[in-house]
Amino acid sequence: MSLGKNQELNEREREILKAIIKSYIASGKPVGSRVLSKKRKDSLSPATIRNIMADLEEAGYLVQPHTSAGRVPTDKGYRFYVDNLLQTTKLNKSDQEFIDQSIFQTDSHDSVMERISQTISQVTDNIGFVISPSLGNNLLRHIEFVHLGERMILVIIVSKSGLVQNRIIRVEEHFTQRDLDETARYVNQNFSGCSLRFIRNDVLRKMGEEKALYDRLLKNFILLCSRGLIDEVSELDVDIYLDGASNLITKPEFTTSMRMRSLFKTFEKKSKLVKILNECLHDKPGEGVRIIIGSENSIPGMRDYSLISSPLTHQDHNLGSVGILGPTRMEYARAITIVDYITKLYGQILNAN
DNA sequence: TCTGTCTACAGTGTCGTATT
DNA sequence: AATACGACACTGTAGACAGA
Repeated sequence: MSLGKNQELNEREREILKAIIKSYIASGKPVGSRVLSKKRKDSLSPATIRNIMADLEEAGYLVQPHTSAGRVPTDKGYRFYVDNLLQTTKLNKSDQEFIDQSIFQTDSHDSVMERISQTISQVTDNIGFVISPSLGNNLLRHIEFVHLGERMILVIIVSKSGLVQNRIIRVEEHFTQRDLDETARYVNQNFSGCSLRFIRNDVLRKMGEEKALYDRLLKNFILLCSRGLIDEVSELDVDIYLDGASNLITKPEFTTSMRMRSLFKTFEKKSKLVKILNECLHDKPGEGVRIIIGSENSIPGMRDYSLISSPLTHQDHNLGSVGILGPTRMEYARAITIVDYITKLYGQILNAN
């Protein structure tokens, strides 16, 4: 056998491993030597293939669920496949059309994020997620308030990264458009480049320090903040958009209720999920698509899953992450292409604004 | 002689069906 | 519902053969 200390695989071993992984990804069933032999053009006998499979198993790339079963890839096998054997493909036309159609029909920031996670889950049949810094943490370039009528105000926030976000808030107090314009002007002059959360906290602190400096404009801003602009009770620094958890129910490897229970328990608390994703991802701008396979994940409840993610950036600002969460048996080439395409699409949407 | 590959065969686990 | 049974798929191993 060729598997020496450096664990390098020869051409034939690589071919067999690739064929096994492709077949397993397609069928979800352990792959036997006879099936593989029939599929091959060079007509290697099943016995020869079995010898190679035994070598690959010994080296940790494959595993046998039971004595008389075929082989299934291990996480190490998937990692080798992703790093060395995967051929990057172009996004197929129907996927591209579906994604374009789904994402470009929206305008507000929230709906784009929601639509991205929905689109990913629909097109890949896995869980799609988007993590973005919460509104309260965005660095402010410009803020505007528009009086919409009976106690409703439209808030337009332009963040430093160029992102435009609109949010309608309801207020108990009466504000005239003039009040709102003055407040916006005050905030823009004094707090440009700061996060909404910082501004709110800073203003509160100043108000507490010296009541004499209590300013009507500051009071207005605090009132506006408390009406839904910043989620005060949230422990989270990010907003998370997630869609498609139910897709996993149909996957054969998740038919055992224990695995499903473990997954949904993880999803129960969004804050826990964000912590997990943050720990797993550590996305950095310019890093490109990142893949974490099964046991490479440090969280025990996530070791049956793979994560494919990419940082969302605009003008060197990190705006969060987008990605796919699914079983380790995943169409990696397609998933990577889709995440990459959506990341670029997101950049186009920001540039268009 | 050594290595790689082949055929043949016995052993094992799974799955569907019949029986109790 | 539990058990028994046969068909099937898959494995590992022994021994034969060909080529370097």
